[in-house]
Formats: sequence, C-alpha cells, structure tokens
Amino acid sequence: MNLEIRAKRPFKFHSVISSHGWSALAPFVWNAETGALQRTEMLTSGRVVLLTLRESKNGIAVTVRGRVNQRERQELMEKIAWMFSLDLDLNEFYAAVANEPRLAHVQREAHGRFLRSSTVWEDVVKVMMTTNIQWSGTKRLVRVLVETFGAPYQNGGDGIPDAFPSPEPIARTRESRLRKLGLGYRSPYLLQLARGVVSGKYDLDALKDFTRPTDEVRKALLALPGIGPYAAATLLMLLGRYEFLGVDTEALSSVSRGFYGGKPIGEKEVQAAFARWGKFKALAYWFWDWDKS
DNA sequence: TTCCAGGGGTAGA
DNA sequence: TCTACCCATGGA
Repeated sequence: MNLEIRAKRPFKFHSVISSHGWSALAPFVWNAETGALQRTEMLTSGRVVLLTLRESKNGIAVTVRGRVNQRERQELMEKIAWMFSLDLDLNEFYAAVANEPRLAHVQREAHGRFLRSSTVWEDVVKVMMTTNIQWSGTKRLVRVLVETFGAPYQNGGDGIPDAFPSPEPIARTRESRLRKLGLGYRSPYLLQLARGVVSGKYDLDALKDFTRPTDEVRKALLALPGIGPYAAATLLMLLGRYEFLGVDTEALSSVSRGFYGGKPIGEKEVQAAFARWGKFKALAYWFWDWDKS
C-alpha cells in the first residue's frame, strides 16, 4: 500500500533525517543512496509492518509492506506525522533568527524538525541510552534491545530489524538480564521505567500535551528513572519545546571554543551564551554554525 | 593501561 | 541549590 502525507512548508525530508542521530538507531534504517528511510513498526493491534519513507512533492511518500485495515492505516499516518513533525510551523523561529548570520542557513535548509520515534516511550529509552556513553555504544545498546525484546516483522526478509519493543517484555525481564546485555548501571533505570509505564505510574503520552506548561512537562521528565537535566532537555526538544539546553560534554567544548576563547566553562556559561534566543534556545544551539565567526 | 563518554542518583553542605 | 562521589561498560 502507498500513502502520501502532506507536510507544512517549508519541509525537507533530508533535513529531518540529518537533524540528529536517530536515523542511525534501530529499528530505523537509513539508506543515503536511495534516500529511503525504513522502519519496522508495531501497531497497537500488535501487527508489525515495514515502512519505507521517501521525500515526495508535498511531504512524504510511504510504502507499507504488510496488510493493514482502515484504522491501522490511520494510526500509521498519525505516527509518521508525529515522527516528522509534519504539522510544525517554524516561521516564528525563522523570523527570530533572521538577522543572525550563524543561523542564516536554517530557513533555507528547513531546519527545526527533529526525527522522532513513533512513541514517546521509545524516545525516552533511546535518550536514556545516550547518557554517559559514546555514540557507538548507544547504537549497540538500542540494537540489542530491539533484537532481544522487539517483535519481528512476520513476512521476514534479510536484515529487517524487529520493531522497537513495547514496555511489556522489558517490564517482565530481570535486571540481571539487562546487565548481561551490556546496559550497565542503566539496567535498573530502564526496568523501573518499563514497569512504571506498564503499571500506569508514568503516562508518557501525556508529555505530548501541548496545553501543559513546559516546566510541568520538564518536572515529569525529571521524575522518570535515569532521566536527569541533560536527558530531560533533549526530550523537551524532541517534544517541540526549546527553552532548555541539554548540556553534554560536546556543548561544553564547542561553546567554550565559540564564546569563551577556549577556557574551561560549566553549564551556566553554556546556558548564558544562548539565553538571548529565549524559547528557541535549543534550536539556536543545535543549528549554530560554529565555523562562521 | 588509563581515561572517559551526547550523565544520573544520592548524600551532605 | 550546589558539589563530591559512585556508578558499569566499552572505545580510544
């Protein structure tokens, strides 16, 4: 089955793909040569389908492999619209940074949409897997979680990853098993998170509610096991809220070089350097052109 | 071998 | 609110 989903302009498929590292994490498979993003997706019915997404004239062209009914088709359209922030209006951001040379490229490149997973649960887990680890390790841990707990695409096929696991199979496992998979001290955090989601203690979908103030959403994120200031800021950014900056070791070094002449700085200095961008702080930092002076 | 990563939790001030 | 310290694992 083929679908086309329209995007609010300006929209560039590749800008979303390259927005951050998510397209390299299972069950996403990005093929730069063909320009196709593949993803194995489990629907709420439990059915697992294979999606292939490409840029189209007005948005995204979707190929679905696997039978879906009308309701599942609607679910897929909504999930894809969420993953690519197709309804996001970035014009206020572009206007706010129009006079900043180091952000001159953002409108031209249609920057500002971050590739998201189809559920907040998956994004929370993935952000947790980026903490205190190198990117190669993040990719490995996510792949191991998908291989161990994910639901397979029934129609088979070589090299097609399983769908990202729902919280249930992880909630049923033991901490020792997660440790054996290499998650280290993240193991109890992931286990508590999965069990809390299954029990209803944590309502992750409620974090998408844009009528809630950002501070409230941030507090809810910080209350999750294994989610601290950095992870909460990163997740807020993925949720379309840009007031907070996720300060990691990379931010410390690039802001030190770009704003403080290379002298050692702390988180405060990073926040101060981008304070002027207000509610677009995270966007300004993320797309800052460090090569321009 | 040592250091540390796209940090978080906790205790103590 | 801020700091010091510990935490598991694998890459460099």
